Amino acid sequence: MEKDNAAEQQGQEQWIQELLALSEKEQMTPKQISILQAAIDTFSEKGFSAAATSEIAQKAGVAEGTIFRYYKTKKELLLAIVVPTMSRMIAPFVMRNFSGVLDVPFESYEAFLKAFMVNRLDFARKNLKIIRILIQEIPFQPALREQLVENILSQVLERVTVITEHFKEQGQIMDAPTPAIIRFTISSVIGYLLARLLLMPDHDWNDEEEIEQTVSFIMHGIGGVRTL
Amino acid sequence: MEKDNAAEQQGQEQWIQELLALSEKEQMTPKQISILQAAIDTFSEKGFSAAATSEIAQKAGVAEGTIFRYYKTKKELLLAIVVPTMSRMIAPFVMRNFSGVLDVPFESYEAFLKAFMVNRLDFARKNLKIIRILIQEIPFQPALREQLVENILSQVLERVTVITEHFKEQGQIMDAPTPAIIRFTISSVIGYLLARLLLMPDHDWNDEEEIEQTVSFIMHGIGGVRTL
Amino acid sequence: MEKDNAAEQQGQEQWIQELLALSEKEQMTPKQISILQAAIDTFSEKGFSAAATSEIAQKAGVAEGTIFRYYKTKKELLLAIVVPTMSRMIAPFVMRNFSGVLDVPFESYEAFLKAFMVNRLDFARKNLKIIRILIQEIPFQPALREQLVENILSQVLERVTVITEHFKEQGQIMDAPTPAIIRFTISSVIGYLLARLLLMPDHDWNDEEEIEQTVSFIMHGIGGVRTL
Amino acid sequence: MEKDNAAEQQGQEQWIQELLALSEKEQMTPKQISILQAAIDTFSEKGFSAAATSEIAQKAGVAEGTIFRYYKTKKELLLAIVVPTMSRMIAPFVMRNFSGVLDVPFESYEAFLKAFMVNRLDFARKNLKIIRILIQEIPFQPALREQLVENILSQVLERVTVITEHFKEQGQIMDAPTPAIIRFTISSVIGYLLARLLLMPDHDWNDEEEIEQTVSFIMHGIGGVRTL
DNA sequence: GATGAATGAGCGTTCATTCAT
DNA sequence: AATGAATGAACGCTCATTCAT
Repeated sequence: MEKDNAAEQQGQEQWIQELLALSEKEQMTPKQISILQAAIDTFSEKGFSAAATSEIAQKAGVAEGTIFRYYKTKKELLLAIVVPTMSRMIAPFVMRNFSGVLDVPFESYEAFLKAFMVNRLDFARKNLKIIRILIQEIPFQPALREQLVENILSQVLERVTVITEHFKEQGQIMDAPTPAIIRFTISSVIGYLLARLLLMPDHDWNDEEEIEQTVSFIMHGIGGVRTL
Repeated sequence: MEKDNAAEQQGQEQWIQELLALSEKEQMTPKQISILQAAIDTFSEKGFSAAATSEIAQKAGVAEGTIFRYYKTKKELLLAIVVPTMSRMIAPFVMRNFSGVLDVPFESYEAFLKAFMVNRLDFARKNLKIIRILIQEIPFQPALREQLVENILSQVLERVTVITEHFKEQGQIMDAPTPAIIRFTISSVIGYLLARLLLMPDHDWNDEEEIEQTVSFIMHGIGGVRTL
Repeated sequence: MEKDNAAEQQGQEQWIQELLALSEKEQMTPKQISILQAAIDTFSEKGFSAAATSEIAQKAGVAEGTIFRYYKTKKELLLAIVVPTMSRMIAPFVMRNFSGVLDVPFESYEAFLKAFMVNRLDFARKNLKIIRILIQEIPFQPALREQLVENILSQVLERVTVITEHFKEQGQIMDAPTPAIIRFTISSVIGYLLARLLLMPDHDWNDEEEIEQTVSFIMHGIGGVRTL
Repeated sequence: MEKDNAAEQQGQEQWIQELLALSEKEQMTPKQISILQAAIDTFSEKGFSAAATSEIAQKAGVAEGTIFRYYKTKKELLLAIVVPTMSRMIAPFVMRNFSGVLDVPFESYEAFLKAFMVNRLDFARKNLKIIRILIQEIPFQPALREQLVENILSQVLERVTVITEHFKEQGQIMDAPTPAIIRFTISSVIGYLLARLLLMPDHDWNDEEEIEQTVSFIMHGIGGVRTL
């Protein structure tokens, strides 16, 4: 038990820990940071198209021209906000496991799922506005779509496939088509995150319980108790 | 068997059948219809903010001013497109069962789920562009949010709660909190629809199989086979 | 005498008469005409780059947006002013002489030169501002340069070469290289026009006399009287 | 012969020698020189209005602010380039003949003209870009116009009048109005320079021959050989 | 002296909306 | 009813100039 927890904890550390990207932020001037912050606020409130650079400048407390010193165009400002976050969204999937041996540091799929949900909920909570912008703009920004499809999704899929098949071999996951399993799992996870953070953010959530419930649903469904 | 199918069919008919809204369309002039069609195309391609009324007019083959004869503002045009579709999205939930007795016309939750998914997939396919617009604009249009929360979600929730609890009582659904069950179910359903129609529309889908698979996951999860 | 004058007159009519381009102007709305007029004034006063579309709009008495209904960009407005004038500048050279026989309707090179100078002085006087704009912008507008070199200069050169060699054969012009003769002639003609209209427009000119003097210089130079 | 050449040479030395303006250049820092050079390039490429000081700074390899240490405004930078060149353009006319006696060091007008053209061709070749800028900006810079009219043209005219009348008295130039003679001569000279350097710089020119031809045209015109 | 970040007025251009026809 | 010319506010963006370092 102790050991398991420790292993899980460690796995979580290695695996799920986010890129802190502190180096980046440190290179930024205070002005640049406030521009980004103002842009995040404005884009997420009004949408990219309807957000005026003049409003961003005003919120950031800089002259309008200053924005364009840092970002050549409004679109470049959008990408500067959204692309790094896209990378950080999938950070847990790209972290290399340097310790070798086993690439999947969790004993059970349930433990993995739970840790993943907890971690991504935390991440999403902290990056809510940017995620909102991302969701809004992906359909209209080919650059983003490309980035998403080519760099993000492919990596995630590859990784998740490995994990899923690992647990399938162990018999923890049933023998159904991996893509369907993945889609179903991700739907459930994202469904929870969206309901939790975007649809009903003001509801009184008990995250621990809900996550456990969701993981349980994913594993065993909502069907009536099976009698032996 | 025959009987079952017939019942299901009938249930579907009664329950799931869409509002045809013919009355509305009949009152429209051809010009108005082509304006709406052009607006749907343009809004879904570029987003509401970035769509120019002049482009809509051009696509519709009318003068720029004509649009504003029918819809006082661009926003009104948006609502004219999106609000009726919102109603039709939940049509299956608001149809009253006039035949009395039983409000839930399906014998099993699985059958209900499957029928529901088939039906909504069809609906979503036919209204893809409008749904895209809807998803995009809900965050920015308070009028839409209100409509959604007050008229749509509440009705759906109420209805789905009744259904869910009906099957819970029957023992077809386990005794977990109804909201969690609903959220999980809807996540899985919508997750499939989104993947199917928006994320990977070009993938070669076998809808019947996938839907059955998804329903099975919802009911029994993805866990390994439990040995007795 | 009578005959000569008549011939000259006729030649002038056929040859030198300008394109009136009335049809074009008639198709223009009063607003478009005032935009063009205001643009001509502003471009010639401040130069193309330094001219603000807002000033043009104000001078024309229209809203700024109106300019862009007629001309998609500021540069298009420039070309709309300058390209037709370029064509009209060389109109005398492209008019075909359908009467056949002789392609050069003047008996003497001196008469031709004089008629040409009178005619082009009149044209330049009437189109002074546009010519100013043209001279200013040719170095910076590749579109103009191309038009000039490919459509204008080549036609003019070809024609002038024919004329020059015609009079050379007649012994009216000495046997020097045609390009040098042409360059020298054109320099003298344009030199007069520039001095007359741009450099010293306020000087009290006797055009008839000056033109005759200039033609005489071109033909016989400024050298002292040769004693036999 | 010897004497003649010597005299001519000396005359040329005295008369035509340019202001070297070394004193000015020596006072300049390397930075200032590179700013001027970059400004000349940029102004002549894009025109004064369309040239950005930031581009000049970049080409010069200095910070944007540095330009404004040396020249308070962009216009001042323009004048710093163009005004000294204006002076040097007319240097041949303002050199005082300190030796007294004869103010015109050439025996023949033709020799004078030829020497003048050779010399100014050389000057124009070396200062082509600046001359381009000068021609472009004179219409829009009242300061330049004034300078040109009051300091330059008047001096040149005065001097050229003296020279012309000197040769008129000698019978080398015919008895026509001096202004007309001057205008005609200058037109022909400048016409050659423009054709040579701006209109057809890539043509294969034999300068010596062309200049002699031009001088001959100026003196004797292009008329057919007069038989006695 | 030299820098370059910061400014903000002004630019060319777009577009939802109006209204005379 | 339908048009489309006209509007003008607002947009994204540029750039000459300033000034703290």
